[in-house]
Amino acid sequence: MTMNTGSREAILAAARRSAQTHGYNGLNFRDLATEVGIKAASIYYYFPSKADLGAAVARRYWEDTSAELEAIRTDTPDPLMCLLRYPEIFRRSLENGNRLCLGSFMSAEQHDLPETVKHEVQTFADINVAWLDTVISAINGVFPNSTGRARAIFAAVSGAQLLARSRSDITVFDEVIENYREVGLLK
Amino acid sequence: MTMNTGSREAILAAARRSAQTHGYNGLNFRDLATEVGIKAASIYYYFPSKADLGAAVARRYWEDTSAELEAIRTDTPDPLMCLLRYPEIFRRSLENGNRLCLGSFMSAEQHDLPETVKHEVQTFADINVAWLDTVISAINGVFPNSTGRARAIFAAVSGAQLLARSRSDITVFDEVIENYREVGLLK
DNA sequence: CAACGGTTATCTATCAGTTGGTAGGTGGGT
DNA sequence: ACCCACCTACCAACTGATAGATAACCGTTG
Repeated sequence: MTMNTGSREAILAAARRSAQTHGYNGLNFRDLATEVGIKAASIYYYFPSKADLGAAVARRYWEDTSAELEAIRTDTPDPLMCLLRYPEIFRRSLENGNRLCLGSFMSAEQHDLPETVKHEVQTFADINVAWLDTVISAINGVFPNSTGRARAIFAAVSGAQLLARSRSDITVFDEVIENYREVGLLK
Repeated sequence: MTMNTGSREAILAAARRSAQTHGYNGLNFRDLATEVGIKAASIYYYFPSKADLGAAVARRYWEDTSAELEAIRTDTPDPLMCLLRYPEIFRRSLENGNRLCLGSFMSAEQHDLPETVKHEVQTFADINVAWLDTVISAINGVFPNSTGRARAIFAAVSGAQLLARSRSDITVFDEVIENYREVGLLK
């Protein structure tokens, strides 16, 4: 009942990469297995169904993101600097094979997502908004409807990534983020 | 060689609705045919392949959007009011069955899109950015890198729609857009 | 020490359902 | 008689999923 964590982790990592490129719908067991270097049926030893794999990938995704966000807060005492570093997380996906945020891709697919997967995707958005809410409240002091502002920042940065990816041009991302900053959205 | 425009238009309309809900990947001939009230094979009478159908849908989509944008400019002389009305277009998709902008969905799927479809998706983004560029230049006078600002607005509004759709809550869209306005992104 | 038995991790083989796509027929309007 | 619009019937490829074999490992036992 221990399970080889090496294989399990390798499957999770490859599935994440694939889902960030092709979505949940485009994720398939044969290509995934080939990528990992095993056979398709072996995946079922670790994940009883595609829905379970998808949910595990999405859960791990927001857990990793949450850790990255905490790391920013730890490394960067100034909350304004934290906020300005927020787009880094989305930029990294573009750097790493022009990939989309898993949360964005699965949000688009939400109508065809198993309930368990949808729930993890929701949580991804929630932890982003909560972090942003905390940070902008630290910058400006607690103010009315800071959550609305946090959602606006999250939506805007997600959109920037989507546009930059469609152009396969990371400078578009930087340019859009810079415009957000100039306009005062990131403060 | 005339072709029944009724059927062709019905296929295009149903395919658009399906693609805005399930994406290009989730679009399939059998469900599409059922929706239209014909048989799957009949679609091939109008569109020789899925790629051709997808390209036709995407093309029609940006043509329709372009017409809507022109209508705003015609109905609304004040360019600032035009800009404030821009989100209406994205809001409409949410009102209409919580659907996503076809450009956004296909942008996400871009890695699995036939070249012809990708090209039309690109054009959709281009006409949006061009319209926004014209409008904000009319508001503020021609200014440096207005295209960058136009891209920022397009990205932000797209992101707002994606987030609101994932929540199935149109008030999230309105709230985010209002934040963009307050912050001065929509000016 | 060597043989044994069970657990772990993986495989081969196969299935049923779905998909895009094709061949060729049919019926109604002109 | 023709041809437009649509049909039935089918195929090959791909999908998620299952059943059952197998090989490596590992502590226990004769």
